[in-house]
Amino acid sequence: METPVKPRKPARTKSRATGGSLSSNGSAPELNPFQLQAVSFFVHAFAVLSLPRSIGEIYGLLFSTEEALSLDDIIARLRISKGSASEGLRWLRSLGAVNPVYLPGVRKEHFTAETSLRKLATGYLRDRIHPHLENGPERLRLLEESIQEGSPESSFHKSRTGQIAGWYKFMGKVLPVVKVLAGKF
Amino acid sequence: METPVKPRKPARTKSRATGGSLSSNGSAPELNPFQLQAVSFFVHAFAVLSLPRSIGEIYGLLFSTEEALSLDDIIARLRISKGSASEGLRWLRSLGAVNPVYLPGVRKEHFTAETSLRKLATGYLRDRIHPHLENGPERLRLLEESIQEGSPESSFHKSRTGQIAGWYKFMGKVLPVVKVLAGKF
DNA sequence: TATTTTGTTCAAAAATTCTTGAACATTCTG
DNA sequence: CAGAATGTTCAAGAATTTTTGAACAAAATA
Repeated sequence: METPVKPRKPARTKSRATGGSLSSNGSAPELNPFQLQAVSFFVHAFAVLSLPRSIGEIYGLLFSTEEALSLDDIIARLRISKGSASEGLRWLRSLGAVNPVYLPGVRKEHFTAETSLRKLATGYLRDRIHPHLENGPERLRLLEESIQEGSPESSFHKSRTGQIAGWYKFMGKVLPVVKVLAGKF
Repeated sequence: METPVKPRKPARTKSRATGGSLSSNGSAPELNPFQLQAVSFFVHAFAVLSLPRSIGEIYGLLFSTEEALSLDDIIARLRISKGSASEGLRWLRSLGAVNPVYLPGVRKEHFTAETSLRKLATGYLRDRIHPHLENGPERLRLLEESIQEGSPESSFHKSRTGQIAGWYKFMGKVLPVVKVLAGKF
């Protein structure tokens, strides 16, 4: 429920070939200050939506990097596991928050961040909000069917289901407005 | 991240005075079908916002009950612990999602659900969104300060911070619109 | 004031979610 | 085709969040 965003436990790899030094050594590229700040920014921002840290890290890294990055680039720079990187990238891709980039002669898939607010908002609404709203009519029906016709509370129950119907109408009105406004930024 | 909403493990109390029977026995009031359906509805709805099940249960119960209920009523009907009920109620109260009801000659505090979309939306935005937006200028400053003036990426970095500044502007535009629309439902 | 009632807090336990890493599948390359 | 490179999946472990329940505090009552 709460989202305080603690610092990630440093270096969770089981064992590291070279001692314990975290300093740059060719195989472990450092993030520049802007990238560090951006990763921190998006970890916070995504936490508002209760999304896992790894997703914020990945998006933050891509957002702050001009070149497209591969899965292995992301793993190396953020020091997260292959599994996390793959899952996180899959999530961001399905939302449309990252774009695959074609690089001639390069096998690995590379990605850049999608920064269009319209696309991000649309993707988030499509993947995470609309599926719930689509159940609306069904859920409303279940609620209506559970009212005991003729019971003393039935009138109260009807007013409550009417309330919920209104909320769904509100969502139907407000989401398009959000999308239109998002297109202007 | 995901919100599949599993059924609560039935009867988590350590031991029950009477055998194991869950049937109505005076001390354990049953929920009527509408209440059951409403609780299930709000557990789902709150899960979209990654809020704990207990909060959805409490709000759902109050929403579907005409009379005001006390902490003990809630505990007895939902079979949740005192701690959960107290915490959940505190959270809902701070949001403005439940209203204390004055009952002459009754000591226990009683509550009903607030159902005005305007009040619910305002409370949620105030408690959970605005605090993050207020950090915006500070976070933006940190990001700008991390740009290495004169470096080859500095122009890219500036365009990215500009992007984020635009997102904040969008939020500043869209939230008031949401509030106004919420007032119409 | 002592007792009872009501509600809060918080440490420990339970439940859930996230991350890791290794096995597996798939696609390319020689 | 064999081997290498790339990416996915998922069981187990780690971390985090939620719930419980008992101790505590505050307020009302006798």
